[in-house]
Amino acid sequence: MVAEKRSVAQAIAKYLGGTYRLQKIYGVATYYFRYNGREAAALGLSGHLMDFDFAARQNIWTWLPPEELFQTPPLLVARGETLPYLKALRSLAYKAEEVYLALDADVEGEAIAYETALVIRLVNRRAKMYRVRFNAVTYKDIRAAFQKPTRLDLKQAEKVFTRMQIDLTLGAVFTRFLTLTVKNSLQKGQFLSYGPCQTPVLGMVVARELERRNFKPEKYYVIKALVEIGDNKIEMSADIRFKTRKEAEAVAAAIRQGVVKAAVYKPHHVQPPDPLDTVELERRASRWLGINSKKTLDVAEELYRAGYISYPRTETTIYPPTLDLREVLQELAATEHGDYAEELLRRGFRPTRGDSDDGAHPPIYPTKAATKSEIYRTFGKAGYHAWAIYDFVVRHFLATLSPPALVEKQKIVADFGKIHLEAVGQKTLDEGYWRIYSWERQSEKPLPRVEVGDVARAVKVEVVERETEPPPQMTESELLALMRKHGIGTDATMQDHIYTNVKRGYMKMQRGKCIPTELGIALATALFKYAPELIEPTVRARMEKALQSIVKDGISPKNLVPEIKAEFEKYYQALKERREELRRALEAVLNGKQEERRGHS
DNA sequence: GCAAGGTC
Repeated sequence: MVAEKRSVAQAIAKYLGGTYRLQKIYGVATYYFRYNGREAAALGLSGHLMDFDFAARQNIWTWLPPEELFQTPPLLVARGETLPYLKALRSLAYKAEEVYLALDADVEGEAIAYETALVIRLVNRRAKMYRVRFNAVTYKDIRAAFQKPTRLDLKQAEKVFTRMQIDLTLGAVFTRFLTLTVKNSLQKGQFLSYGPCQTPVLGMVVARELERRNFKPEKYYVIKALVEIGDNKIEMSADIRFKTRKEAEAVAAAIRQGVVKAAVYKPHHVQPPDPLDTVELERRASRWLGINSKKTLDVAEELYRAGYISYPRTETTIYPPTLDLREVLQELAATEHGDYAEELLRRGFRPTRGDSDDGAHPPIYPTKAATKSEIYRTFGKAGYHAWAIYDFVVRHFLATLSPPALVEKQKIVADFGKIHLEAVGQKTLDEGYWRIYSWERQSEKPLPRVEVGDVARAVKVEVVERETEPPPQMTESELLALMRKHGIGTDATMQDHIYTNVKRGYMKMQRGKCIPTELGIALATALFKYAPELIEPTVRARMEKALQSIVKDGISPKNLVPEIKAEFEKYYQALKERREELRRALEAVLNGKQEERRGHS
């Protein structure tokens, strides 16, 4: 029984065998147990066993023109770091009668299952092979899956291998081309990379920065007034922007006495958040905890391995029916939020529900109670971040089971003849889930009670000069949302694509904001000019759709791969024709930078 | 030395 990760292998042993014996084979944890009267062994891999690479002679950048890589596809090869897993697999498979491929129930899992089958077939041609799929690592789901084994879905595996091949080919061709174009201006070991995910990410950040730089602020004028209604004085304003002060003042001069035309005090529910997926964890940690997405996922991984939270890479926002939420609440009774958890248990609760299920993992939720001091003890130097993320996961979980907040939305509109002035306010009636999830707490600015028909007297009227503002700098949270919208990367990799840009010197992260460097701006600008298809945010979605046709329409990769390559060869030629301009644009920045550095030293 | 996707 082969799982994608150790924790799942252990769960399989526990749920199918009850008791089990742990033994390391070539360092790989293997769980032995009895199942249906026979001896079984479950081991967990560490993701993919294989990868694509070009032949050695194609890996000498200066020797081979990059475009040659379009001609020969890279090969599927074993990964160096998976050697212990390969050995363990072979030694177990050698005498196996049946093999259960229990990898995650997603396309990557299908590909890894195929890789596993390849390895096993090298040493065992007779064993029966089954594919088992479960949507949650729970007793019920796992037992049901093993009672109804199915077969490998080769199309899904093919799709993944096609993506791996295309991404490497495109990445290598354009990375080498860019790097060789400015070879003399690069530092030792430096290179300029292109990737079908990283580059559109850079494109979105640079596009925003250029919008900001090209923004021409314009002055405009608004009217504000202090208005007396009954015994109350209320700040009101007109929802109109005037182009000139003169126009605004002409209207302002006419504001004297009016009448209340609308007075609305309407209760409104603010719903608690959906169950937590990876991207929302990253976005919220970036915004509210000041922890960037890469760090967040790193820390979440640690918390998961120590058993404190569930698997952190998930796109699911619906609690599976097999997850006992009551039990989780009982467990949380031993945390700092124990009173809150017990209150939910006593008063009853209904979980919120999002709209996606990745079919492989549940939403992120706490799996073990811990106090602050325990987390600090367990994680040592990383304690600060570990506690921040753990506490966030706990609070988010509790919030999803909590009642909504209740506010009163308030609005007063007064008619002054020529113009209407209005004021909006809000009063909190019931804090609901904000008690545990204060990041979403909305501030109160209550308005007094007035009634339609009340007389409104303007006590003070003023014209205020304002300026239109450029769009704000791109925040990491916003960028993640854009990536999700355009289908760039997966839950587990989005933060990687951001940080690849940082590593390459294309972009910096400062207090949750993405700030492109001059190099990033120069590269993106050139690509927008000479080969926009390489950098527009829609590239990845188009490619993903084409790849999906392998699964959906039975399109053969043999036809699809040459088609995609031909398309990108066109972009390559377009870029090559402008190589001199490209070189000049990039070198201007690269050389400028070096001089700057020299100047500093 | 290239990518993006798993995993620790």
